[in-house]
Amino acid sequence: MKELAKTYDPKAIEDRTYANWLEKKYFHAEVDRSKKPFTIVMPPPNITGKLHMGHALDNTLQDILIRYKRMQGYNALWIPGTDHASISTEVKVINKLKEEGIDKNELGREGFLERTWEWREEYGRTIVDQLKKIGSSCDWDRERFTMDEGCSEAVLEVFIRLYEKGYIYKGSRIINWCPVCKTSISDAEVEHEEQAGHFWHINYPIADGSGYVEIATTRPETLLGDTAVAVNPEDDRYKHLVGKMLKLPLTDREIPVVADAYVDKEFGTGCVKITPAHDPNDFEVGKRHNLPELCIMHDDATIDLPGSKYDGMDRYEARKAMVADLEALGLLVKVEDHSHNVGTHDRCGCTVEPMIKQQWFVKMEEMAKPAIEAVKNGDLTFVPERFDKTYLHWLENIRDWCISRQLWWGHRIPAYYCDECGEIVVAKEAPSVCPKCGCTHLTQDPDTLDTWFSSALWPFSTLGWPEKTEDLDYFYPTDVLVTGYDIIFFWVIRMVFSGYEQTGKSPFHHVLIHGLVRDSLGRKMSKSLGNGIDPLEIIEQYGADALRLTLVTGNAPGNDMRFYMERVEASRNFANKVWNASRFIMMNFEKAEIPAEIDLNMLTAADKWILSKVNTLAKDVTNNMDNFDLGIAVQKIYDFIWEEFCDWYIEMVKPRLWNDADETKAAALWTLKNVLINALKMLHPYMPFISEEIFCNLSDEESIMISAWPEYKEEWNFAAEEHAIETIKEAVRGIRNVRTSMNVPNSKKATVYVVSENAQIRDIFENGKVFFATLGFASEVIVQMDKTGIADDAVSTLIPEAAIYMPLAELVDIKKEIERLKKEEDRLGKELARVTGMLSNERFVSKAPAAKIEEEKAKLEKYTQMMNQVKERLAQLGE
RNA sequence: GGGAUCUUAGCUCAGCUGGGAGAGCAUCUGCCUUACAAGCAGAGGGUCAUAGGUUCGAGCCCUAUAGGUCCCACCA
Repeated sequence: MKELAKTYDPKAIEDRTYANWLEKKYFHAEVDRSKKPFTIVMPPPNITGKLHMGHALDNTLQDILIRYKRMQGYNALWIPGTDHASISTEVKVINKLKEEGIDKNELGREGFLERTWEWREEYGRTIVDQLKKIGSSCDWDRERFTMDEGCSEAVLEVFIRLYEKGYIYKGSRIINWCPVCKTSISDAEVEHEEQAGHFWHINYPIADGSGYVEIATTRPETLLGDTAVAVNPEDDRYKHLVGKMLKLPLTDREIPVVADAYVDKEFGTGCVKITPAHDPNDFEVGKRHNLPELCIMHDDATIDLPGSKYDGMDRYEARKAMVADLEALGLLVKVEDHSHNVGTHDRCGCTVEPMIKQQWFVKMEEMAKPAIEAVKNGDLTFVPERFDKTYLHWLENIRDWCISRQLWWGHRIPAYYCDECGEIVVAKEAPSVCPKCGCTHLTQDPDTLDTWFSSALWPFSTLGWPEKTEDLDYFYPTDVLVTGYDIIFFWVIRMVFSGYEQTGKSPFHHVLIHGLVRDSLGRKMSKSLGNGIDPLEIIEQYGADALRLTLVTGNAPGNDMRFYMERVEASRNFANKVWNASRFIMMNFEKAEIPAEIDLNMLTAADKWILSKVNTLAKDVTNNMDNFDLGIAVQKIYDFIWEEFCDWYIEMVKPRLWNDADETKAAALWTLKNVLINALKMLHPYMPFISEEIFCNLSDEESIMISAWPEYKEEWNFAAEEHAIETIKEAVRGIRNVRTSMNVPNSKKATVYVVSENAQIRDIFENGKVFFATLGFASEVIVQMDKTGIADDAVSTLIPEAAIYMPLAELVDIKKEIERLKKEEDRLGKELARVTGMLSNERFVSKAPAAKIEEEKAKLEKYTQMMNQVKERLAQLGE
């Protein structure tokens, strides 16, 4: 055993400790049928990123769970990995190339991919190294990447299975198009934001010259793609127009007026221009009325209308020009201010353009069913429960998933087209001949898959699926998925339906949802605001344990939290407290022999009290952790260590440690050691480094992380001693209060008399005399049955069934004591009124549970007794 | 438009299935007491947003209202 430094220095131990854990292979798990598995898959961070507070929180929570279960004896496996993050990475690489003056297309597909793999090698490690800094105990031997061989195989397998089942199809449908990234994106990737815009009212002349139809639009530039104007069939104002032709302004086309219930009579003018190729609703209307679909935009959202003056203009430029032209023609009726929802691409923020394109889709209706059922029948639970609703609502209204992306970085779609006959072949490997016409020229689809297609398979692809591996059989399904609520649609849902479809099981039993880590003002941390706090800087300054503790303290599942330095400091202070308590204990160990085993009968009441407390703590903490109430659990550990153990027990025990003649010294040392070890074990999942460092200095076992989790033991339950010590604590608090209120310095000791007619109480104080004297600043403690020999002007403090007197002659302030007593009388009076009120309420007595009634009766007795004491004392003082 | 969620001490937040309001920070008063001033001992501070209801009993359950946040949604 060696001496510890005076203040806790995380830097001196963290890296060394982590390296040791790695070396000992503690994080590694292998199939072992003699143990129960507990599995978590890490939400794979993007290879583009560096660790932010969200990752720190997410991984801290996972690490807490995995360390807890590992200590409980489970075969705990936490699989780490990274995500190729198709679009994010591609954008980053394109930008990097741009800096070098290279264009993606010049490089060509192969060249670009080569560069991207290089990029991945270079930057993909960063985040992994950072995850290690926070102490993540994941099995790095099993680290995976969504584009590694196994995951890619899983992707191919799933694509082909779904295709053959008819769940994947290729179709020409309206999709969300990003004109900047020049790719399709899924509905989930579109963010709707309220924008201030305008409502342009435009007259469309009726072809027969009988007048005009006034339409209102927020996007006048799409007029060029109009193929009809729709009115509500019930709208009497326009019934006569249905079937008539209109002259489409700025063009030489004529378009019909159609009747469709989609149109809201009350909104706008009641006439809607229909642009099937550039609006999802209009697309549907167009289908119903067999309208032509006229695409008027290029992929970069410039106007595609050869021969027109607007051809080649950007969509907004064209809007301006067209509005001006309409005004010149006298067709612009009015312009109103109008705020409306605009769809933007979540990656680049660009306004999404709905377009009709050939894309690959996943049919969702059937696959959604078991995923819905899973939550409804409880096979899958969300913590907190309210996210059930978010999940179900999305699934119950699910639409087909557009999975093809016009990107290069990602899993390329395994579809091959015959150059001769156009036959589509979906296969893992390129076919050499066309099965239909026999020609040998086949070209693979250039598109790649949505990045979430591969992460949807993550819980089983990382365990070897589609192979029937031992790992898969043993570790799958996983137990808990830990993630933020912002990713439920993208990822959680897709993993669940993929899990059911491919493996017949939910990929996990529980989803633990956490919120966002916000800045001190409650704002989202973002690059543009520059308000992000780098977890690594916090670790550098305060240590990983302090960071972890900060992230889980005072936070309930699913709720956002604010991160600020005062909270980190509080965590750091706690680490230091733990450190110093341990330091104190070990200093005493050096001077004495600690028995390895002890007969519990050798323990004093104080020892039994703290043992009983730590025992109860183990039960409570285990319960809380099993319910994923990690914040509540750690709060209890914190309070126990700081208040009960440090502020009370260690103080109680000091006189025994300082007195070599004390026969109970060995019992004190044994208790200190065992209680501390138990507390450290419970603390370990939260603060792995400091707990390990102290444990290794204290115990013969090689590591706390593979030691056994504390379990509740009946033989450590000491109700009588708990009561005894609580009684003494109350007396001590009373004494301290009296002394503080009279400004008695600590150095001024007094004889303390404990007066009680109750023999049990007298025993309690008689037995606890030694430490009671120290904590109560007593020069001597005298326990007796009555007031004999105690000066009438001694100050007093009252506890149930006992009075404590201190003759502090020259310092006595009778007025203050009377004041205190009156205050107490007042308080007791209120309590008595409440209790009597309850007990005299017949309905309470007849309806409340018996235990509750007994409880109240006991209180009544206690308060009555105390009240009598107070009154008696007041009488003594002449009041 | 639909849904979720929040409103608790000066600030930031806990409060598990309803049974006498808690923590951290901040404030005030004493203390360098041989583990720790990143500390110790005390103190002050809350009609738990408002109004009803259910209940013997409500911070907790129900309804409505006000304000905040978020998600979903095809009103051009």
